[in-house]
Amino acid sequence: MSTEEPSASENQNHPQLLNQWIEIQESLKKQLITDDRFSWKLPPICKGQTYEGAQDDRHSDRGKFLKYIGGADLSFSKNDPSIACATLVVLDASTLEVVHEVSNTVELRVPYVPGFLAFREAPVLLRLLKNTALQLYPQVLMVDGNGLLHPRGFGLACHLGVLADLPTIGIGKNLHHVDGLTQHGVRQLLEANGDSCADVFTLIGDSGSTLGAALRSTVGSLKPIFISVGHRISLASTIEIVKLCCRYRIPEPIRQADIRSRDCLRKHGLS
DNA sequence: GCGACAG
DNA sequence: ATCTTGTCGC
Repeated sequence: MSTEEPSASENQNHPQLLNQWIEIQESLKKQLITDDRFSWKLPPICKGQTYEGAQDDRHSDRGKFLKYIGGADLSFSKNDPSIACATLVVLDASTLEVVHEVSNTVELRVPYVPGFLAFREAPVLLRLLKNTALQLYPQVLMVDGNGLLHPRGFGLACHLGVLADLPTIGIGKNLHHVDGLTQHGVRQLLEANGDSCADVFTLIGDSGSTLGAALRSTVGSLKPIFISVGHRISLASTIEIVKLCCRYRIPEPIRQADIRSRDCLRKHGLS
């Protein structure tokens, strides 16, 4: 992470660098935790009801219930793919209202390479976390990218979670084909169970390992989102939290970060 | 060789 | 990620 930043053209012809990146991923992966490792509790099963708890916590350790859910996303200039605005939002878990926002315009010198998104996006997101007051610091962070659902089981959500030592959840709008999983395969799996099917399906790769879940986040949406464990959280908790946040197909923390990072680009005359 | 490839 | 208009519907 502290090494020189290559240009896109350098990178494409330097498999050497990809090997270094792979080594970093495999090294960081040793610190990965894939079960619940946090002090707060998920809100009671809510079927349109509100819940008590996690009231004013300014003078406590907010140890009771989950209250602050973070979301992170980047939007890019249409002209210059290296110019972006990164946004971190924090939502109140019970109201889904944004209680905190930080945005930064940045120039990214690392290109997007499938399977290595973290090397492009993680540094700026870490900076945003660092600029967030502890009183509003997210207890769990949703990231626009995958976690375990990744060629080496260490996507952006894992990468960010380990570096920030924070529970993270990976949210993919499209499936990254991994371990035999294909969009068509998932579509057929969803269709196979017809209308009365569950809205969430565990994704198990050819190797037999559980990589994440496909979730129809809204009743009307045929297209699922793909969620996976990032760090310090189980898949069951991941699914529960994502469901709490789904007013629309895209979970509210990610959606708000997306909207606001776009606004940030406009404000700065980019876009 | 060909297709696939998170954001 | 971004390029793009209208359009159908609540």
